[in-house]
Amino acid sequence: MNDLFFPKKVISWYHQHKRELPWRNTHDAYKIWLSEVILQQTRVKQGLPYYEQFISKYPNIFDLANAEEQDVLRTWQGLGYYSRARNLHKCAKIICTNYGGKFPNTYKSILKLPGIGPYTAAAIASFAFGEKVAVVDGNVYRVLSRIFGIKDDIATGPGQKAFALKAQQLISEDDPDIYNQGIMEFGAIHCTPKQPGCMTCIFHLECEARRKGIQDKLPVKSKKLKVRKRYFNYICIRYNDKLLLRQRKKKDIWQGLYDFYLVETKQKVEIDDLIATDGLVMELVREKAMMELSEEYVHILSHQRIYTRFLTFRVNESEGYINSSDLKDHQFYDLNDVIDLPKPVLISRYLNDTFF
DNA sequence: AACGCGGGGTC
DNA sequence: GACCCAGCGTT
Repeated sequence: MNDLFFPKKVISWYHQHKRELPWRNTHDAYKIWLSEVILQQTRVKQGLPYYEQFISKYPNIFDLANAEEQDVLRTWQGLGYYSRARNLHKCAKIICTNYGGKFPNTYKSILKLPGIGPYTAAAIASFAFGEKVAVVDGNVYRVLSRIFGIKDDIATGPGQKAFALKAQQLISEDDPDIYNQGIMEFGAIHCTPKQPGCMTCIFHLECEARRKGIQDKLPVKSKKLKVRKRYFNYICIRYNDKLLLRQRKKKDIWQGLYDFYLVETKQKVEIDDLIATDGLVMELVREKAMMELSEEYVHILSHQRIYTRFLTFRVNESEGYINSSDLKDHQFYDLNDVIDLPKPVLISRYLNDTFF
């Protein structure tokens, strides 16, 4: 593949095949930034409604900065990787406080902001400010590795560096932004992971991977993630129309989101074992609080598989529980208010099945 | 360099 | 089940 023709062909393809997306055809750094953070490790189809919601609730960066983090997390609910939402909010505050609400306008300065790494900084710098800096995302790895037959391992630092170098070498002199959009769109729509459209591909003749028939071997990615199994026993305490919840603060999944009192065990346990293991459960049973046991919910994350039971107890008073040491950071919330709290999808599923 | 971090979709 | 998605921050 001749490096000179590559960006021209990409741009030409892009003009013919691009999707109309709400964050395109704008140079508004706020909208571009928001869309890029939402789309980190997220497909366009999944991110699109969230983008609309955010723009509608927070039309500009000051609205976002002035919002409560909890509301930002609630708007983000269901999108996953919640540190993105926390950093989004943090970043908005920094830009409003330190930059007067105006986005910094160079790759180097953008890269310093929280939640913005090499990919997002390059995307914002090129799309919003026309800087000639190449984006390297999953699409770019795939497209470049196949067309140019690059076999460096994208899971390693040196491998990523090699791709970044090649991408920067290829970027269009005149239209770096359109080229960046184009190569990603090409990867997303045409040069897909499974069953790429080689028969109708504009690089049919040049593509190294197609010539050798190794499309499904590229890009090379060595690491395989291991899935951890976890066993959650949620204790849902109900007092009239109130439920007892707490905000997750530890360094674990779902930081900042709300869930119930949790007893995590090494393996599946029977109720009797749970009573013996946990003081609060023992207490609740001893007080003959009414108990309901849910079916098992299996919640699948990319890196965890969580087997979950919910035990609901109806109690006759609240003071004793709020003051108990086990429930220090827990609080009763009216069912109507529970809706407004940011919650993991697992918790939302259970609530919808049981109370709503 | 290796790991942790969600949820949805595809094959 | 395995893999991927407009990756980033921490250790």
